[in-house]
Amino acid sequence: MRVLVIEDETKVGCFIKRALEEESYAVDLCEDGAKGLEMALATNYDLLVVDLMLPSMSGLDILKNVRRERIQTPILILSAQSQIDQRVKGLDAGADDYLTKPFAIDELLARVRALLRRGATESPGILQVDDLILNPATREVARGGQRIELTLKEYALLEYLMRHTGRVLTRPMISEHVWNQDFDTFTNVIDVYVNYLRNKIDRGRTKKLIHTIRGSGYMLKAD
Amino acid sequence: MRVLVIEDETKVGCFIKRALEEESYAVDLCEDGAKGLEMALATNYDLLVVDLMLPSMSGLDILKNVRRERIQTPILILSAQSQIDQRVKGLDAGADDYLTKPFAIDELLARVRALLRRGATESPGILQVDDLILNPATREVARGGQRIELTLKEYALLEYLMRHTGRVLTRPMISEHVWNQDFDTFTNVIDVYVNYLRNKIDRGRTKKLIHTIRGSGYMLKAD
DNA sequence: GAGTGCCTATGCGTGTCCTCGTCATTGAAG
DNA sequence: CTTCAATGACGAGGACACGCATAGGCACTC
Repeated sequence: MRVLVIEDETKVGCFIKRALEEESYAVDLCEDGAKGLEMALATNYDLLVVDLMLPSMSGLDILKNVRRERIQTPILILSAQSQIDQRVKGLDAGADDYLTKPFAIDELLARVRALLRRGATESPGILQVDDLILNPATREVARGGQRIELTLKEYALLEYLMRHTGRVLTRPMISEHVWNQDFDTFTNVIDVYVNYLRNKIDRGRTKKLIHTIRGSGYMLKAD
Repeated sequence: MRVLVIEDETKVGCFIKRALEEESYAVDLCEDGAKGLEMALATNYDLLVVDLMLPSMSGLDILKNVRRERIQTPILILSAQSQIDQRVKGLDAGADDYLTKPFAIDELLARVRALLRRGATESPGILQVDDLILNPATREVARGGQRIELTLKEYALLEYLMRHTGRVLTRPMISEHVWNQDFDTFTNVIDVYVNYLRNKIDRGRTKKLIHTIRGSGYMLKAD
């Protein structure tokens, strides 16, 4: 799950970024409105978090531009108490939810989860492939009833694989949704993390779920 | 499916090339405008991906030149956010689609697929010859309901054969669409790969689909 | 300063791609 | 019909890239 945060107050922005990363999201942070819009259009984000008051371009304008390009990505607006009228405009212009500053970080996280859940294809809340179960709400993973501990990155990768079961996922596709813009194309990090996952999920089991499609990428599948 | 990518930023170019190759396209990469135009005119590509900002010759000029030669190859333009006016000019000059840099690789692949599909004869999405079925979306192949595993090259060759069922395909035609510019004319690689395909598709079946047209080339056909 | 998570780097095995050589088939000429 | 050359089929094997495994470095935390 890749998230873009457009927020000019450095401290607030970093705080949000950090919190989201701890929830295993891949996060990009942008402090400028115009540049933020560019990034939003450039990358296939799963969610946008946008402050209303921004330099060079307002959050409202970003919103309008994004929607004009027919991008359906859920958008969460951050507004100051004094901008209630703008907030209404924001919802009219296609925002999915708003949050008044200052806010509790837990609340932001809860709303982010809600928006991402809603965005998923009539999401069942819980992802399952064969006897492998992933619960996005609690970020708990288990196979055959046995709990599996994953690091943040491992979890993010597995969630992405499970949300696209049965489809071949190329490395560029994976890097785009599991890593942020700092990703270096010319390394084998993805392979390494797939290997980590294999050790925790497939190692020692007869039925392998993670498959390599040589020359293409990887696929999660029951058979 | 043979694709020419004209893009001067080495990193971006390599990234695109890799992604396309993992989707089984034969890809040539060119970092110079004038040379790119030359290549576009010299080879019968199935698709061109052209950056607007290029050394020695702009993407727009390449576009115009290609269209002036009455070449109908679909063209996908890559433009920076700041070149929106140029993009409009590009579409006017005969581009089929555009993408703003930096872009999501998923989106590029999706648009490439769309353009190539559009080019095909009102393609149904799934290719079928007798009981042989090929699904370009998942790159799955089956004959008589039985799944067949193919390597990237084998798949690329079969897809080309199936997209031109009933037509005699000469070796030059095949090499031009299935291999890239590194292809060595003086070998029998094509024969070898046709043989690989025969083993996986026709071997052991009464009804052969791959036919040799002596002195000309090969043909895929039900009878 | 031990522990953890993320990433880089490297050596190794294996599958893919391709080359080469030989054998089979075809079609034409005698 | 036989002979012969041209063409294609096909098996063997080698180079190389790809992906796997593992070790180690760096940053950050407690």
